[in-house]
Amino acid sequence: MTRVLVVDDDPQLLRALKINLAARGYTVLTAPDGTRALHAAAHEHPDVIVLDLGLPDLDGADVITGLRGWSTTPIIVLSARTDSSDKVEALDAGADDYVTKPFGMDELLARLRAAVRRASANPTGNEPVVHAGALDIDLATKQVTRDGVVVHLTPTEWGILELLVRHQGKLVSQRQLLTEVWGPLYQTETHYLRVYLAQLRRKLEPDASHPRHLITEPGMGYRFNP
Amino acid sequence: MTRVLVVDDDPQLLRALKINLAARGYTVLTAPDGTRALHAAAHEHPDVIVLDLGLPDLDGADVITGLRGWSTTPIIVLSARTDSSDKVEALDAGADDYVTKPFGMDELLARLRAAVRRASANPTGNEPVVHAGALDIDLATKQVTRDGVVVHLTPTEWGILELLVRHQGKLVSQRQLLTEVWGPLYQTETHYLRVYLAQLRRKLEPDASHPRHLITEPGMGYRFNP
DNA sequence: TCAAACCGTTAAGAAGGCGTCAAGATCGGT
DNA sequence: ACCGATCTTGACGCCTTCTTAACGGTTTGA
Repeated sequence: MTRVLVVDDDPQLLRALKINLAARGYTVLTAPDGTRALHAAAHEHPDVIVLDLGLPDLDGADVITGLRGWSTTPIIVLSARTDSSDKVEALDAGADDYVTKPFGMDELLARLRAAVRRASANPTGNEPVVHAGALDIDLATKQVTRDGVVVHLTPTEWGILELLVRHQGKLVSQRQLLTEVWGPLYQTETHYLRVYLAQLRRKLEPDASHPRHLITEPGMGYRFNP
Repeated sequence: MTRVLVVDDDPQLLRALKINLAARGYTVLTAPDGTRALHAAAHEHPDVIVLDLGLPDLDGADVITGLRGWSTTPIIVLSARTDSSDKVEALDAGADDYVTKPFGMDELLARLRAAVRRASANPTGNEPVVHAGALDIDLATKQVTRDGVVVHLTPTEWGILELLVRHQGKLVSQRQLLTEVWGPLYQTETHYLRVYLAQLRRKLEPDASHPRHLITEPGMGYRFNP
């Protein structure tokens, strides 16, 4: 049974969605504002989230980034605003789709099916703990230990390490690192990478000047070797 | 570099998309109809496909199902029809997103980023490892091993090898190598090819002066023999 | 046979990328 | 408003990679 979290402050729309979704066999959870949406997402683990922008308490993009900090659940944004910059903002914050009101119920349902299909095609799997030499990297709790001692990482450092570890063994291009950690506007700031890779090596590598795990491929990108 | 396949029969729109995408650092491939779109997708392995409905030869939904038979590459559908049933049909056929014309370029770009982000977050993982004698060439990790030992390649060396291996057995013209690796302005610099093919042979071939895998076809181009 | 075009090989200079350190600038919490 | 943590920015030396040049071998066609 697919579980949908619907976030909207309009009780009427909420009710309409609830009826339609329930009729199609979805289990429906609801939240009237951003705070309770984040709370519900964390505790109920829905399969997909339908999120209305223009909530009373939080900015829409903040809700999305708040979710994306720890979850990859598909997010479909609803909004009355047809303005193109709103769409760009929401999508770049991590939304999967953007539907402008008024919308046809069957279109929303189709987009919902598409989102769920994608997500279930690539099962997220249990976030494993990756071992590499003296390092243990726990993707779920976002914690790194070295010889059993917890190593503190800044958000940016973690973002880089997580991306590399999630693609372990693979070459990750500089462009991809920059767009996924800093955003699509930072694609040319390759200098950031040099600074942060040096920091990561100092914290994680046995010998920072002869890295065994965080490997540079000159001109191409970086690679995490287990 | 993210590779986008744009499928549209309107040369004007095609040109506009090409310019905008190229300016954002995408590599743009194009196809004017459904048949050539399927062919291009099979041979060029784009990272994402932008598909206009209403093509001259095939029905849009058929193109989508044709692709979904063997590929999970994200598909973004463009269409002039706002009719809800068209959207449902396309999305249920396997499309990832549906944008109605006229559309804002930045919205399309944002949806493109969202699609690529999703796809790269869940690695498809069916990039094959090509074996050739003592060589193992891993297209996914961009790593080459010879007798089990990792061989380091420069970006240019890898670009040439990847192109040849992706067309293994087939002849790749000098012009194609130069345009894809160096860019369209270098089509006459055939000397580069000689220098780099020599380097590749020295690194990869058992006997560099009697190559078994990296074969020269004089006056035409090069060929990779497994 | 000779000349011209093409290819392979090597090496060296030029250009740009990389690692490193450290000093502002910014952000977040108290 | 302050303070500590974190993120940006700049400077500099080193090293990889790209480009270019020079030379010899091989094939092709007159």
